Amino acid sequence: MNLSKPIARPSLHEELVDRVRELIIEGELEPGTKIPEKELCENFGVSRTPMREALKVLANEGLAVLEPNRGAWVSTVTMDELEETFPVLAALERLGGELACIHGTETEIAFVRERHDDMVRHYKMRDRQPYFKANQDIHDGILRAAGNPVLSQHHRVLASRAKRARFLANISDARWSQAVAEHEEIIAALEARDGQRLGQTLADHLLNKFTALKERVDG
Amino acid sequence: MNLSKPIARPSLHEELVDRVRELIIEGELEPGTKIPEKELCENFGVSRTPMREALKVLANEGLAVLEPNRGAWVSTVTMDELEETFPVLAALERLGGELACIHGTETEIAFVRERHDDMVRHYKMRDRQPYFKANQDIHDGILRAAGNPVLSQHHRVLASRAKRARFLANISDARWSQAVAEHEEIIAALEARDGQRLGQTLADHLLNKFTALKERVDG
DNA sequence: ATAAAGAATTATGAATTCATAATCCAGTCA
DNA sequence: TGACTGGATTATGAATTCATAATTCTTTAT
Repeated sequence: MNLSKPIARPSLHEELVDRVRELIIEGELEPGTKIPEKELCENFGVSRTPMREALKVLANEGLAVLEPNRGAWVSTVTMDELEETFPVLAALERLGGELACIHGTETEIAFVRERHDDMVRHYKMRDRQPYFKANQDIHDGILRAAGNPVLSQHHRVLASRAKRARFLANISDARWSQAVAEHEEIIAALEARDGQRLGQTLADHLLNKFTALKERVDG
Repeated sequence: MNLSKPIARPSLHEELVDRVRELIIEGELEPGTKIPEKELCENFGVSRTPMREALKVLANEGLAVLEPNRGAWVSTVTMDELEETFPVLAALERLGGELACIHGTETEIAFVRERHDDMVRHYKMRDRQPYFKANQDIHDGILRAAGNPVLSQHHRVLASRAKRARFLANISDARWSQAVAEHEEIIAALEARDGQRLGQTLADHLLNKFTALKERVDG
């Protein structure tokens, strides 16, 4: 009997880490606000112990900040922090692109192509929400195709920090069309399995996104 | 009165995260062995609550593995994992090199130069321990000069995982001299503030190190 | 009315307790 | 002998309790 794995019953704190992380990333817990420990415990029906364990983990990921004797706060997303985060994200995406061209299976690449086509359709319809979803699926898909869990994990942590900046969704028409054009090059490079070009394009894509963002905020 | 910060008394779990992390990185808690929770609590004179919080954080960093109802174990360092880790580390070092050439102060660069000269001296004396220390100071120094805390943090987590592979210190004479030669190019590129070259050299340096390691293990 | 001081309340950090799962060990039977 | 069973022991996950720090609310004095 080789029942691959025992029944996976994740411990409470693991479940809570995922749930509360989601609350923070999705903005239901707003940056800079206090994390209502007691309230969350009641909502989730758990005691303080596992919830506090989860908060320590989230603090370690940079999503929460713990102030001694004053509790946990949702960390703020400052421009300075984004200025630090984007180059690192870009470096990871570049590597992801290079590896995806080497290790990606045809199925994985086909999936990215599908989502790319979906994304273009949403762009033409100017459906922002589905567009952003497809966009994220593409980037996640490339990372998955890279087949490097360590890379994916670090990318996930950084992306979650960036994603919380709500104004990232505030995209200009010009930038939007440029982004779609960049995505055409991304999918072309991926299907050609041109790792250098894909990596370069992905990194540029992210940094362009950030530049456009800064212009919108500063100007 | 602007007393920059209140007296920083880190909470127990933060202190424990650092202490236990050090035990794991330094190999006092060996990969694959059980983490003796009770014993550690007694040694540090704390109750299980903050210790368990610390273990959750370390598990999130990948240094420990939590098995439901069976406790915490020091994670193993497999060749497969290193195969995943090194490319990511290389990507981060490349970025660090590029940024150090842009943002590094003269003082920061001078510090790296000092440690480089120290390292070469230790190499000539074949003093392994001080050599490795100087080597690490150089890489940390470049990262610091890059002036990007997000980058440093992710680099630190990955480097700690790699550092635990004790056999990394098992270096051949040929590889050792090659590594020193690579370091000459690293310091030259840094002082010339040639970011592209420094980034490339740092990435190659790390990947060469890993290749040499694999040859020693496989062959 | 406002500010300061001090008491009451609440929230936090950490220790302790408790229920349960895992492990160990002796005893039984093939 | 060696594998299985069932109870004793131990370790783990989570809830609860407790001491203390922070905050809020009153009271008092100016």
